[in-house]
Amino acid sequence: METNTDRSRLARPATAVAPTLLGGLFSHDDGVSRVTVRITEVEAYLGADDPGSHAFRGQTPRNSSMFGAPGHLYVYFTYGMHYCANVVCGEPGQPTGLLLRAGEIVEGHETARARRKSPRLDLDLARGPARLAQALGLDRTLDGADLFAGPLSLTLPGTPVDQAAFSSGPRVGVAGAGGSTAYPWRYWLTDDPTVSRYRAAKPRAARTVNG
DNA sequence: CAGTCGATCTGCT
DNA sequence: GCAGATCGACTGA
Repeated sequence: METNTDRSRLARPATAVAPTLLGGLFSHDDGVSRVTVRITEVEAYLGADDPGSHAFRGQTPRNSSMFGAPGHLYVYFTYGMHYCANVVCGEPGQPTGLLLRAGEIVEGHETARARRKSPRLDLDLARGPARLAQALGLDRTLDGADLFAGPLSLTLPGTPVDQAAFSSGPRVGVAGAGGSTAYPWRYWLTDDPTVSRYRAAKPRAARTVNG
């Protein structure tokens, strides 16, 4: 008997789960205060066939939670200073998940503002995957944490958003083939102001080494 | 507003 | 060594 239907809904490839996550609520209670976002933008990553996925080249200590049971969090550290969080999907062993790219803060504005450096607008508090993770206070200590117990909680909408209410397109910041239109695996609530601005993945400019 | 660049962890070559 | 699922500060119009 499945006592948690939301968890079982996640036991599918991330591309199938993505639209059902939009409009859902994700909370982190650190023991002092709770911050909740309404999810407005996600990005799907699949395993073996997805060159844009961290799991494409197999399991490593960093990405191992992606290979675990659905309904858990995968948090990674990147670019030397940012955390990003994924909802692990698929059956155990299938490294598929959804990167939380943007959301609207609906609870804990003051805590979220305090965690973020200098947000000019509340709309920017969780606009972008690293911003969202920072506003929610997510870091590697929460990697692998259950989304349906403990400090985290995930609530999917009772009925998924209407098909006319969301859009999909190429992923952001994924270089090479993984970012092409062959993988239109970014999903967002159409016209939502908290959705992150699209920026095409661009190879970093070659830096002059010695002037 | 568009372009550029630093921060400095992680995994693969 | 190097590039990366990024952000924010800074530059020059």
